[in-house]
Amino acid sequence: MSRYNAKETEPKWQEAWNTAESFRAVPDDREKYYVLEMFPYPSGRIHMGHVRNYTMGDVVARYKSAAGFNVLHPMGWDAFGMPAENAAMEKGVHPGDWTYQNIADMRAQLKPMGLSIDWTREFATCDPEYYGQQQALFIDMMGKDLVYRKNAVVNWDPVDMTVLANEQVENGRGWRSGALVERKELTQWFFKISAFSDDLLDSLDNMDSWPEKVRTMQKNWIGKSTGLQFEFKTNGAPSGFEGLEVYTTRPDTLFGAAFAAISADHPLAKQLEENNPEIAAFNAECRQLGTTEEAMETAEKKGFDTGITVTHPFNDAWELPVYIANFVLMGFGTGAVFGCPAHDQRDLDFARKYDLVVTPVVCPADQDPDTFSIGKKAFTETGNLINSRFLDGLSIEDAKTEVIKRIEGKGAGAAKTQYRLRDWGVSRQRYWGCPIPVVHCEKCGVVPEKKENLPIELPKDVAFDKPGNPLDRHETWRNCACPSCGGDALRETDTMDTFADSSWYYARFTAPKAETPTDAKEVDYWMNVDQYIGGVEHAILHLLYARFFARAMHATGHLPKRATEPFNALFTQGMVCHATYQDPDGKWVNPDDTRAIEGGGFETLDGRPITVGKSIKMSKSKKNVVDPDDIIDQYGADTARWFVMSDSPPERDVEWTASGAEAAWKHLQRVWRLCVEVQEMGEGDTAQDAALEKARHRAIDEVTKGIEGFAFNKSVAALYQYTNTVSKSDASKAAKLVAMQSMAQMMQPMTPHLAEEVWAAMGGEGLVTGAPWPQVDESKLVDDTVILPIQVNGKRRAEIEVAISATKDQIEKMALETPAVTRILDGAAPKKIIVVPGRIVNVVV
RNA sequence: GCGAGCGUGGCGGAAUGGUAGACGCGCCAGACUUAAAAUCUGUUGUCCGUAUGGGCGUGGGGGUUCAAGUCCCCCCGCUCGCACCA
Repeated sequence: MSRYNAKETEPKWQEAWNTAESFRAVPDDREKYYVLEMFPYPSGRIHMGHVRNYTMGDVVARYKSAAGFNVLHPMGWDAFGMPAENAAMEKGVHPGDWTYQNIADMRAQLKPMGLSIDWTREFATCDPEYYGQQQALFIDMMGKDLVYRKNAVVNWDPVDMTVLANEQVENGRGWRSGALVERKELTQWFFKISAFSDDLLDSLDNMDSWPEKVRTMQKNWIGKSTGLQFEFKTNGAPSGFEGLEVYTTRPDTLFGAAFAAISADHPLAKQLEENNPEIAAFNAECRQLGTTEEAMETAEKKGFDTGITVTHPFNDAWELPVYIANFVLMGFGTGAVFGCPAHDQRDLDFARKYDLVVTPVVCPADQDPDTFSIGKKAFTETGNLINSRFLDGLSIEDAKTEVIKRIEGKGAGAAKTQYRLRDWGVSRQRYWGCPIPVVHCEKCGVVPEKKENLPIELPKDVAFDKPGNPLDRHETWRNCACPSCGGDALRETDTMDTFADSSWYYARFTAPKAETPTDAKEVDYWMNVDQYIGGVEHAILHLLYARFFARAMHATGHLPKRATEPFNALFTQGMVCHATYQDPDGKWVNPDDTRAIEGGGFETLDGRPITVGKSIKMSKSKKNVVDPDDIIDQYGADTARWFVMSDSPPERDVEWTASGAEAAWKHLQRVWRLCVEVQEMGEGDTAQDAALEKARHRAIDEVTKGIEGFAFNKSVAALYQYTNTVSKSDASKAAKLVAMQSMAQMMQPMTPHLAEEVWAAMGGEGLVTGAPWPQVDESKLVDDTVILPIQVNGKRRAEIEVAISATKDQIEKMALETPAVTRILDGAAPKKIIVVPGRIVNVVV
């Protein structure tokens, strides 16, 4: 009997799909379905994470296509970024050559996977045709005030020599380089993401098909808070600081105020340090702090009494001391607060240290206002106001309203909504990115390029022998004509953050060759992305930026209103993990350089024992990497695809094991053997046909539900079971042919090559790719009889087989006649009998 | 500290409040074989029992219910995200 030979079979069917243009997406009158996996960075090699990600998308795409949808399933490359420049510096290759070579390499690794991708739509973000349109978008966004330029303190990464967005700083370090980020003042380009703060926040509530986790993370990131901003009158402050603006979300606690505090970066603090070395030293200490997690956890609340005081807004005789405090951040609110120790833990810690008065102003319902006092824990829950003059007795909410009303009445301040979300700084002082399409003219100022001059292409002839941005040094590129007056001008040399590139590629896929960023007709047909799939690591950065861009593209007329939320459903898949291996010297060992020892365990190829560590995400540094190329070469793409869909639920991490891959391969072989057996069998007996037909419908039902519910592991389990059933069935050849045709159809999304081979062998017409999804006959899912478990007091004691049509009374009678039940009852009457038809019987004694 | 999620055999994991452990891996036994591989068949939560059978079992403790892995309360542990956000 011939073995299934994936190596020969897989390219054959890929060629057939190619010839048939099976995956070419063209608008027609069918309902469309747009499946997108987060496109890869062209590092040069695909890894198992890609295999899992793209297989999931492919299963959905192939299934939806079979289910009758017009499917769009494109692929491209997120191709700008630092690694290309690093390669240029290290190896002397041009970033463009390096990138396009990597793309070619990765495409060559991806294609053997047999993904149902419309490759005619492929593009890389570093193609001038793409980034030229991005420049057009930028110019349109300038026209709508969604881009602006300002002098700002920015996060400067001294290793990558570029600016980073807030989102790209993790624990005070650059997200790529890991270098400690410095603060630097530069003139920068910003996208006005804050213009949509509320919309970005509010619409999260309606995005039911996004993981709760991601929505929560975005909510926290946007960080909306409502409160009161008002001005204290100062006493003894330098001129120009007669007032001190503070922001609070708890205006109700104003009568519990014990002090005011400002950030070390507050203008007043900076002013004071000019003439006071002590303050200067304290401020310097504060600025150093707060970069790492541990530092913040352990950092003591510290303050410096400036000697200045502020007057309480509701009592001219009440003065509060003004401290510079290390826990007040310049980046939030006004960089100044009033401290209410009784109802804020930080303020309480601070007050205890500096021996400030702690007056409770909110009293819980179960406490006596006269004796209620605060110990080591601030009281942050609800209650009613005390010790607060005109607020006494009010609820927190009513007190807030009242304070805001009175402050507004005095003209001292107003209710205000604050966001944690900042505008997106997009200037990068790098070469390998999309050039910002503006020109600096002495006469006309900052002028956008004319659209007919787009794309502003990156110059090819650049050198990376010196640090910094080569565009700055490229005289002929820099010097240009002003688009407005035609005079001598200089080109902007900043390029855009590469996150901009990935913020609209999903829209570009709908018309990748259009002369404008999008084509109205195409974008109207294909948008939105119905199912987006990618890693949860993009929960904030990429997904928030993409949501912003969609809104900006709507504002500039490039996307319909409905596409402002571009991803209807988001699925975040787990990582691919592998056990880690260490040799006796503690060095990491690649799984390929080990072999299994009889009786368990592993050793190195030269016989030294291996310590097996826990399973973690595949990474080069831990050497626990399995190369998809090797797996495809050894077992074929279907095995790799089948394995990553088995066992683990898609949202969870999956552990790659050699035995698991082996098992996947064995199963595919078994399906093929079964197929050959059916081919070679005689006509057979039709007595068992009905049973097989039932099993077939049950399998269709389960596999379909598994795919629809993103539980591919359950679909796989159902297919295992179905294979067993078909294999053991004594049905006729005709019935088995039908059974195996359905097998091919159901396996097609996961293992398309084998499915084609089985389909062809079983006499299927044309390609199974594109064949309609098998339909479930609901009537075949129910049996004539059903096995009912009989419980006594909730414990299973027996089971009976009853007709599906049996009445409750009949079932009750049968249950009571069961030997196990009569034995336990011992002549007594049951207290109660619960019959759940088709499910269970419970006898209560 | 805040938020989210998770905790089920040796392992990955199933289970609309209704027979816990589907399916796979592994282990064990058997068939085929000179032998091995491959393949096929069967067993496999745990304890008592030759067995019919019974006890105990979903991190721990309470509760709701005829019935709880599932719902509610408290606790423990792990993972992820955010974090001095006023």
